[in-house]
Amino acid sequence: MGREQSSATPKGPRRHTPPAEATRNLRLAADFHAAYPPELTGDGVLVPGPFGLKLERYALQGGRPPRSIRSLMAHKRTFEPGVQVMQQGDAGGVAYIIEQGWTFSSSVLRNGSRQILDVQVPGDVAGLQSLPVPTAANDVTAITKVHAFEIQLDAVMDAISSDADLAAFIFWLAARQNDVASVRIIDIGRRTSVERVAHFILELATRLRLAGIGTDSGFPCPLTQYLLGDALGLTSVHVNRVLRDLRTSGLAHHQRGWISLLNASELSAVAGFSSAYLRGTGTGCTDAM
Amino acid sequence: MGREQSSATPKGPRRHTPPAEATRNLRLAADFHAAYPPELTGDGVLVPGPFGLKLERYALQGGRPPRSIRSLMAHKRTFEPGVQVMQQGDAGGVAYIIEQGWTFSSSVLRNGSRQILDVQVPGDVAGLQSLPVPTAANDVTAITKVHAFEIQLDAVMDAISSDADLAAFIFWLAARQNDVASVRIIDIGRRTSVERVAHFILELATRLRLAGIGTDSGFPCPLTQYLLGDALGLTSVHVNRVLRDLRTSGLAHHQRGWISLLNASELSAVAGFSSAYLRGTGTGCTDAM
DNA sequence: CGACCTATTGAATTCTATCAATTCTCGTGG
DNA sequence: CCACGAGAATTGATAGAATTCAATAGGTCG
Repeated sequence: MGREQSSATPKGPRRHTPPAEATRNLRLAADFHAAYPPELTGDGVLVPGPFGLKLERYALQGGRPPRSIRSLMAHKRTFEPGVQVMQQGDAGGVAYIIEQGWTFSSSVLRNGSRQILDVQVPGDVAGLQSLPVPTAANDVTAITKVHAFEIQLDAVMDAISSDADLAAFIFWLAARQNDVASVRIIDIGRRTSVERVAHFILELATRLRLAGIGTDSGFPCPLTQYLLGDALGLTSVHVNRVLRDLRTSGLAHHQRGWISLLNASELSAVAGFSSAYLRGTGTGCTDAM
Repeated sequence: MGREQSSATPKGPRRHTPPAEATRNLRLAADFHAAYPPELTGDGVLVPGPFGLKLERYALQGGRPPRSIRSLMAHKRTFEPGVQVMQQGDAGGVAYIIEQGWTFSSSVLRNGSRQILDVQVPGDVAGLQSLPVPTAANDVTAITKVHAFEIQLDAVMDAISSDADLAAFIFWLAARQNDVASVRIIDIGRRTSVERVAHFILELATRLRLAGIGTDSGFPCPLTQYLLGDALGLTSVHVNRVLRDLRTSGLAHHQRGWISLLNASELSAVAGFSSAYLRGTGTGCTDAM
């Protein structure tokens, strides 16, 4: 019966038609980011804050930190929760270094379903792939209140022409981002829903730790079950199911904008998680063989 | 019943356990690429062949073609079908500009299932995200016999230091690749199997046309149904069904390494396909709203 | 009067249940 | 490697109740 349905001309949206979800209001506390300290400046680093930590990590891995990066971080902007930072089709040539708060990049399909491509946490760059093109490739939306540095393509090109280290760093950033996208493809393509959610939780935990946020036992997470579903190619209902399973089996707990890692090692085992791909240092973008 | 099964500690691989698929031999003709002409050099461009066409397109979109690119394309290599060009965990710092033939990048999970992250056709760069890191992030395998230029990180860094245009071009390449990855995430996350296959076929058709390969009515495609499944997060069995549906509804036909576009406009409608994301020029990475 | 705490209320989110169907698994043959 | 069929199961669609949250109004105490 089901086979017959998979005709080449689907009679109607058989899969995912949540037109309301895509436009649902985000009602998260405007000062969500108050949950963690804004300034985590290392000593003697080029840039303060979570992006500075990323730069530091890059340097520790043998990259030469670009001296001109500071000059790019001049124009600070703030976005309220739910605001479209960037929209598909907008003029490109812009990106944002997230300093505080969370954003996500996404695309909406004809039938109204939405796919979240990536989530940006402090220290991440939103819209990096829209920087070198005339029109933005996808939407970027603020989940919480967001503080970010606006980066203009012109300025980047100017800086690159006299600072090859900056070019190398941006290339590294883009490659890291591609690793994250690769893992998302693997998640959605070849992992069960439980593995997928578990893996995503651990990815977030690791990325936030690298930004100086959260502890071994948990981290702040403003993602609703709707957003989690849209990020993982699941429905919010199924995310709810999976989250309940993780909770009852004592692995993780999602509650009021906070994810508790109750049993991180078991969770990693379930997810087949290895943090290597996030550090840009290890054995690849999936679990070790 | 199904609900109870989705426990946090799956009793066994409930989904996708094709250990044989990952290591299945590729039996494609070694001279597959003979199907299309090797040399498609434009006049007066910096570089001959499909990669030159990509460079040309970059220039047409306002990018300044890097003069130093030619010096990077010195070391030509050949790979036989099925050969691992690059393996997860290998030393990084290398990438390949594909001149002839097809490759794919992939990752293998614990349970033996494999996810293909992207397919590289002539003019594409394989392993770009492994170039700026010490260890390769994923596997790259030759599908057909492949001729490629081996690019070393050292040479790239040297060239960048005196040619900012090259840095900008590489950044553009990485961003384009990210767009393709984004579309794959959308495919697998939010499209039905039919939409997914149809979209992938059209993506391949467009990418190949941009490389000077194929016509409006079809293109060479050495991907087996196993490979298609691994690329699209489906099983080969299901790909077979979908392909049959597309065939019987007169939209596309896959046969002996060749895909015929029987009704491209209807196929595009089914897939919700827009080629904008591949040209780096348009309105984004999904269908227009 | 102002600061602070306590109901109230409406909306957004979470949670649960039931049914449907897309997709997977297994098996067999070409 | 392709093709096809039968049965199983993960996941989606839909609907409704329970819960949490944010904002507001009202009341108490200093």
